[in-house]
Amino acid sequence: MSDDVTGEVTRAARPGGSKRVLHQPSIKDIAKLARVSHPTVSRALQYSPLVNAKTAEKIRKIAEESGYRASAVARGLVTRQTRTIGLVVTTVADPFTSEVVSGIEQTANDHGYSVFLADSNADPEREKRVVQSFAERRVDGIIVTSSRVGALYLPMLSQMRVPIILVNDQHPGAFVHSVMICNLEGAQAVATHLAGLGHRRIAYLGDEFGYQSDAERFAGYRAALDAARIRFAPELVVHGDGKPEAAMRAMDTLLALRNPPTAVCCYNDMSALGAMRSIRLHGLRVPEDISVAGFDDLFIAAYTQPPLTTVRQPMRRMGQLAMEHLLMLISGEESAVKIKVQSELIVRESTARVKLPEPRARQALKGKRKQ
Amino acid sequence: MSDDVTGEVTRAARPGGSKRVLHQPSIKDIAKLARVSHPTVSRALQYSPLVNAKTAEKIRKIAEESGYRASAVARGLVTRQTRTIGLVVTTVADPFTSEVVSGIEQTANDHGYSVFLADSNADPEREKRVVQSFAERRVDGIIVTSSRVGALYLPMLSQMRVPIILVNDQHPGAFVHSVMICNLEGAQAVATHLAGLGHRRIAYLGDEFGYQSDAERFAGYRAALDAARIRFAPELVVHGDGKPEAAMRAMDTLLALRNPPTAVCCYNDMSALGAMRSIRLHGLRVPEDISVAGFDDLFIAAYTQPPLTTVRQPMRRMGQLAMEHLLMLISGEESAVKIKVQSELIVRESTARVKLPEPRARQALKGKRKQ
DNA sequence: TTGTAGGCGTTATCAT
DNA sequence: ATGATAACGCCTACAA
Repeated sequence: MSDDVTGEVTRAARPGGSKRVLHQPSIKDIAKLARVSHPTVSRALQYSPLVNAKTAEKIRKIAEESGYRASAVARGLVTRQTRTIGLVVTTVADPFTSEVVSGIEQTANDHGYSVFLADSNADPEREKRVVQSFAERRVDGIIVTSSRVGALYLPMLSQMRVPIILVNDQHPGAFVHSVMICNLEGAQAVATHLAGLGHRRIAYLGDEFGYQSDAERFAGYRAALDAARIRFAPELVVHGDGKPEAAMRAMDTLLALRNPPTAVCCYNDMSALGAMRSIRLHGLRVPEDISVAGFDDLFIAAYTQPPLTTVRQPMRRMGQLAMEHLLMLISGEESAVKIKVQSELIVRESTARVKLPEPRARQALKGKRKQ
Repeated sequence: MSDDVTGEVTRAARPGGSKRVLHQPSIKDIAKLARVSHPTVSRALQYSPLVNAKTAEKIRKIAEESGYRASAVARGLVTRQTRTIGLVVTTVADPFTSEVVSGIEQTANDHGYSVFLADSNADPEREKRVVQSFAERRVDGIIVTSSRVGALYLPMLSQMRVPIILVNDQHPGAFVHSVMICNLEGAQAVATHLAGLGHRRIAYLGDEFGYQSDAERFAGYRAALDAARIRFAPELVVHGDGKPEAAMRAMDTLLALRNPPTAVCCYNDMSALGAMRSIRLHGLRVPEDISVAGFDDLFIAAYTQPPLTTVRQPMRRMGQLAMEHLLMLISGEESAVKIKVQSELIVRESTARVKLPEPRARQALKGKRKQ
């Protein structure tokens, strides 16, 4: 035990007092106690109408009293259905992911399913291993959230004989079932909001390059710019990695520009956190000097200073949808392949009307104004 | 499908092209292909020395090629070990919990264990249900994090024949194995830090009343006050519920005091978030007017404005410890019951030297000063 | 309405 | 070094 840890010397008394671990009663034990055959017990416990009401009652009472719990593993062996699903995430320790996971778990539970959680840690090797372990565990279905290595092991996934759903997939393949947010529309909404506030120099602080959702959000940003007749300025596009640290550096770059932006659309709320920090460290204020917008509407977005304007993703609901959809596929129903859910612009206080340009700058602009 | 959701009409092509779901090869299929008996296949796949190196090699190749994956459910049935553990959390969608979960999952995975995640949503009924489902699934062990309903179903837990570990338990029973943070020392450290900054009116913004960790942190706060010879003022103790909303209201109460505090020790970072928001809404500044400290050192603590002074809990490490400990119990080793892990004070910018009292107030104080 | 027999896919225990 | 056989605990025929 290392030195950051202390173990008390106290020993645990075995609950129940006995050292011997008695093993769980089996269906046969119950049958013996109830003086019936074990199939009868099985039927009684499943409320089959084929069993006499009184004996059924008696059996259930005995089962209850002896703390009998039918073994899901034995049942799974014979029914070839485990009523479990495998859930692969890049990391649970991420506010977005954990909301989705929560929605999935809740729904699964409501339908009698248990979920195996596997954290791939964005490591392809690990991701492969966990998917294999899911295969061995004979899960009835698999959900993968915001996988970045999807392309790598998608063939492997499809080799498995179970339905698979991707949530916010980053490498959409044609045949894959998925639940996604309307990235384009969401990003377009924020950018339009910013343009409506009079901003003309609007930056896009993206995710690592090459991912689907980043591409779509960027497209939304471009679309909004076009609609507002704002000329696209390539130097206003920078990339982070979806986390605050990298976003800070990206924002630093923007602020070092000769003509820095007056507003920034961030790939997500985490990036916005980093952007705001960078801005403050440069002695500027949000939103007075620069407006900042995020994406996701994480729980904390309402508690940043200033509270963050962002695009809400119904994360928990997306998890729920993914699970419900998976349940359908498991029960053999065909259904839509791509489920898209609506996003919603949430305006808080991190975005504001653009400051009037400095007198000199205004002069300079005058000549160029088109309308 | 409700109207926030769109389903594309595109249909998924079955991966592999075939509609029929072929079922997975069993060990007997492999045996047939390799012209050996199935036990031999079993041995070969487990690298048993009892099997001829060449045949073993051949068997493994065949298994590999046919995509054979041994069924963990069948194995579990005969070995009476599922190599799964059950993990109960009140909600995964909480930055503290999800870090712990991540640590647990990682460690479990490294040891060939899979984890069933169950979100009780702080609902005792639900919590009961998931624990029962764990029993049916024949998990080898159970970990429960920061349960608030522990007392309710602890008897039920101990009825199960598997080892159980509690992480940051709120109702410590004598016999329970647990991993906990040094709450008292941590809280004492922040409060001492605040006193060292010259604060005399230090408030404690706690969790809901009646929980173990809250009580311990409060005790730490008291101890620090005593050590600094600050008289305890009951009106400076308020309660939230560990979340920002309630903390805001609690902070409102403190600010309404005739003589409000100059510093606040919050039960956790989430509460600190709410406290800071309340303070800003009152037109005051952190830390110039009031110092605020949290507890946990969530990821976001470094990105609040100002960055939050707090007490770090090694959350992921705690998860790891819990899992390692559980593994020991599973393998029959006796070991320490209570594992305590050290916390660490992280000083950032939300705490500062106390403002000098107003001249008049200073006057008034003068007479009372003891030393 | 109930009981008997068989099998799900493994591992374990014997023989050989 | 390998194979036959019997569990593990349940469910599903089918028979009674």
